[in-house]
Amino acid sequence: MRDYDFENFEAKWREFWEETGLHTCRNDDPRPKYYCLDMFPYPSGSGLHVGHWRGYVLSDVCSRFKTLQGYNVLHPMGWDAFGLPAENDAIKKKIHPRINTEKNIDNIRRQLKEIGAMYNWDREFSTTDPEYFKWTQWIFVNMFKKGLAYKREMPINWCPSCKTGVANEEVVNGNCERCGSEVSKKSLNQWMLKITEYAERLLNDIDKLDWPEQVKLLQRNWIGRSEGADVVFKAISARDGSERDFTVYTTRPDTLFGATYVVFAPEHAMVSEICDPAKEKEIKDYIDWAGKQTDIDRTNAKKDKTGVFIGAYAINPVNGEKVPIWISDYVLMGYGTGAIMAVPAHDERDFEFATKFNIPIIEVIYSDQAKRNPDGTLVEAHIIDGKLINSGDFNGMDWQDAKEKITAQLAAKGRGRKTVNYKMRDWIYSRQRYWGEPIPLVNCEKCGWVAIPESQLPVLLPEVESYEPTGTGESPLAGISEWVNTTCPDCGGPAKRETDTMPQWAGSSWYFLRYPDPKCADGIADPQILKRWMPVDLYVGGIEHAILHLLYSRFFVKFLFDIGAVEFDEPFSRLFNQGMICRISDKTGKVEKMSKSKGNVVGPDEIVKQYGTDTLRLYELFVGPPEMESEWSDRSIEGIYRFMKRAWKWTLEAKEKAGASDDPETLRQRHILIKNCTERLETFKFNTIISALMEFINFATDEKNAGLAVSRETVETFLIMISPLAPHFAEELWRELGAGETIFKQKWPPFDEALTKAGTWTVVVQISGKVRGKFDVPADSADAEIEKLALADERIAKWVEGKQVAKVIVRPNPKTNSALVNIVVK
RNA sequence: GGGUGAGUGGCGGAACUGGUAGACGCGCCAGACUUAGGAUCUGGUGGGGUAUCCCCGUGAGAGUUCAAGUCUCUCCUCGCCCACCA
Repeated sequence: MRDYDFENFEAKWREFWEETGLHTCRNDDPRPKYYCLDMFPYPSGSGLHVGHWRGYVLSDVCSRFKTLQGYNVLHPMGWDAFGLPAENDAIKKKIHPRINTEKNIDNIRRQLKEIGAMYNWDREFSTTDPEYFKWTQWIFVNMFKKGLAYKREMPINWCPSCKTGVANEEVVNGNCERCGSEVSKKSLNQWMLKITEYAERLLNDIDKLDWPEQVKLLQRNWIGRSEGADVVFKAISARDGSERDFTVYTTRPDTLFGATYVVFAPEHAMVSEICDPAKEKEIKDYIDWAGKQTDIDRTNAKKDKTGVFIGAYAINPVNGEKVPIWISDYVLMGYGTGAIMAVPAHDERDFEFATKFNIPIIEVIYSDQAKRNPDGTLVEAHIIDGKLINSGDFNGMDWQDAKEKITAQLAAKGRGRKTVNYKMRDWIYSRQRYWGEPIPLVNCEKCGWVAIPESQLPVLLPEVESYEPTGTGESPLAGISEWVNTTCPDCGGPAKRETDTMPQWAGSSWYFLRYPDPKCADGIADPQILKRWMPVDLYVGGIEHAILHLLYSRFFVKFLFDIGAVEFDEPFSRLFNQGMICRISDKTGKVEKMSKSKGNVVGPDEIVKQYGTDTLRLYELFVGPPEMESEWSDRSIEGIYRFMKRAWKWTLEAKEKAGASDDPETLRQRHILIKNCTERLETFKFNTIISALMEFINFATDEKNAGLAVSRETVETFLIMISPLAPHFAEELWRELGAGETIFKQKWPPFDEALTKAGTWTVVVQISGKVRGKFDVPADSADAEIEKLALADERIAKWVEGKQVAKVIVRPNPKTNSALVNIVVK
C-alpha cells in the first residue's frame, strides 16, 4: 500500500491548478459572486510565520468551500509595499527600498503558494506600482479639490527614530506603533485630511456592518461622539479690565450654576491677552513645563493636578458670578474649545483640582446617595442622577430636563447652543520619508497650492542616491532641486513640488477596489465591474487594524461614493478577525504572541517540509476556535499528521472494496459528516470540522464496522468534505480513485436530515434531576410509552420505591436521537 | 479608573433554542506486533470511595427551574482595548 507521500504530489497539484485556471476568476462568470479578501501583507524581510498563516488558511478554506457551492469566487492577493516598515527594512539591509521590496515580495509569494491557496495571481499588484498609485494620488487630488485636504502648521506626533510625523492613530501609549520609540511633539507644516467631516456617517453606518461587536465598539469609541453645549463666558482682562467672550464646551450644562472656576489649555491663545502681567513669568514657566511633558507623563492617571491661576476672571452667563481663570494641562487644546468650565462637585477631575487649590465646591445636583463627610461636604465628586439645587430658577428640576432648559435659555440670550463633539481628529497625512506616494501638489508663487492634473499623474518618486530620512522635518525629496523645482500647471510660472509623501495607509485605504479591475487605466476601476464585486463579502485579518486601516478605508469609500466614483458607501460587509498564534518565548519563558523579536517563531517552510502543507493547514484550523488566541504546540501537529495518514490509508483500502451501496449505518454516518461539515463551515467552527472528519474516520476504521458495506459515493464524499481543508490530499486521492477531473469542479453534496437519524433513541432517565439509568427505544416512540418503560425499568424502581412520584417530565429530542425522562420524587 | 471578553480533566478544547458535562486531539497507563520503537494497532484514562454501585465535580457564593457549564444577581482572577475627551 502506498504511503502518504505528500512530498511527491503537493507541488504537482499546485502547478496543475494554476495551469488549468482554478486560480483565475472571470468577471463575466454568470455564477453568483463571492468576494473573499485577506488583509494584504507588507513585504517584511523575515517572511511569514505560522501565525500569519492562520488567516490565510481560513480565507482559503472559505474560498474553496464557496467555489464547491457554486459561487464565482474572487480571492486576490497583493502587497502593501510603501511605508515605514518596508523602508526601514531596506535601510537596515542597505538595499534600495524598491529592490528590497521586490525581493521580499518574491519570498512571501513563494510561501503563500506553498499553502496551496487559490489566490487569483493574475490580479496581483503592489501599492508601489505607478499604475496603481496614480489612482492613490488621484483620490488625494479629488479630496484636495473638495477642500478635504489642507495644510497647517501644528504640533504633531514626531517619532525620533522613524524621523517622521505619525498619525494620532499610530501612537500607542505615547509610543510609535511601528518602532516603539517614545513620540514627542514637533510643530510641522502638515497635510491633513478632514476625516472629521465624515465622523457622523462613519459612526452611524457602523450599525449596518456584520463585524465583530468588539471592533464596532472600538470604532465608536475612537470616533467618540458626545452631546453637550457650547457656553459663552465673558473674560475680564487683568491687564486693562477689557472684556471679551470665550466659549467652553460642556456635556453637563445642567451643572452650570456649580462652575466655580474655568480652565484654559496652556496653549490657549487668550491666556497671554488677559493674564495679570505680574504673573507672566509663572505662566510662561508652566507652559514651557507642560510642553515638555511627553504623552506618557501627561496621561499618567496617578499624576497630581497642576495649574496656575492667571490673575483674570470670567463671568458665568447664567448667574453673573465672577470666577477665576486657571491654566492646566488637564485641559486639552485639541478637544472642544480648549477651555472648560469646572464644576468640582460633579466632575472627578475638577474635584481633585479644586481640592488641591482650595477652590470652592458648590453642589448643584442633589443626591442622598452621595458620599459625604460628617460636616455634609462631599468626599468625592458625585455624578449621580438627581434634582437641581443652588441653581436659581432651575431648582427642583430633574437634571436631564435641566440640560435642555438651561441650554435653551443660554441660546435665547445668545450665550450658547447645543453642540456635538468628537474625539476623532483630522488625519495627519504627511510623512517626511522617501518611500511613499509623492503628494501630487505644487506650490506656485502666484496660484498657491495647485493639484497636478489627472493627465500628468502619477507623480513618480525620483530615483535617488540617498533615501534615508533627514530628521530635519523635511523629506529626503526636498534635497533634489531638479525634482522640486517645476512649473505651475495652471499659470506655467515657477513652482515647487510638495516633498512630503503619503502615509502607509494611503495605498491600503482603497486596494480592495482595485482587484475587481486591476489593470484599469482610466479610473480606480470600471464602475460596472466594481458594482458586480463590491462590497467585500468576507474580509479576514487581524484585530490590530480595528481602527487605523478599517476606519481609513471606510472614509475613502464614503468619499468616493460622494464624488460618484462608486455606488456603495461601505467596503466590507462582513469582517472576521482571526486570533493570534502564541508560543513560549525563548527569551522570557512566557507564552507570547508569535514574533521574530520574541524569538518564538515557527516558520511554515520547516513544517511543510516535515509534514506537508495540508497537515499544516489542518493544524492551523485545529489549534483552537479561529477568533481566539491559540497556543502553537509542536506535539499536537503530530496528531493531525497521524489522522492524515489514517485517512489516507482508509481511502485507499475503501477504494478496493467500495461497492454500489452503503450499509444503512455507513449511509447515516455519511450524511452526518456532510451536515456537520456544511454547518460548521458556514459558522466558522473550523476546529470542530476536523473533529467531525476524525469521527468519520474513527467510525470507518473501527474493527467493529469492518463488515459494513461502503459505497464509492461515500468515499468520494469524504474527499469532497476534506478538500477545502486539505486540497492536495483530496485531489491526489480523487485521481487515485479514478473519479475524473479535478475535485474542485465537483458540487458540494447536500445532506438529508432524515438520513442522519438513528433507528433508536437513547432514553436517559433522571430521578429528581440525577441520571439513574438509560435504555433504548425505537425512534419516534410516544411520550406515554417512554414514560411507562422508564417507570417499569428495574434500576429505576428502587429509586421510586417508598416514595411518591410528584411529577414526570418526558422530553424527546429527535435532533440528538435521545429522550429525557425526569421523575420527580418526594 | 472606564469599557469589554473569558474562567470546563494533566494539556488544547467540545457541548445546538437550559435536557446524558468532558466530543475530537495531545499526554499518560496497559497490551499486541517487533532485534528495537520516539513507527503502527487495540483497550483504558475527571476526582474520590467498602467499585456491576454510590458520592463529588464546569473560578466562588446565592437565586430561578422538574432540570443550570448554559439564564439572573453578587464577588474573585486573568486577558484585551481606551485612558484627564470636560
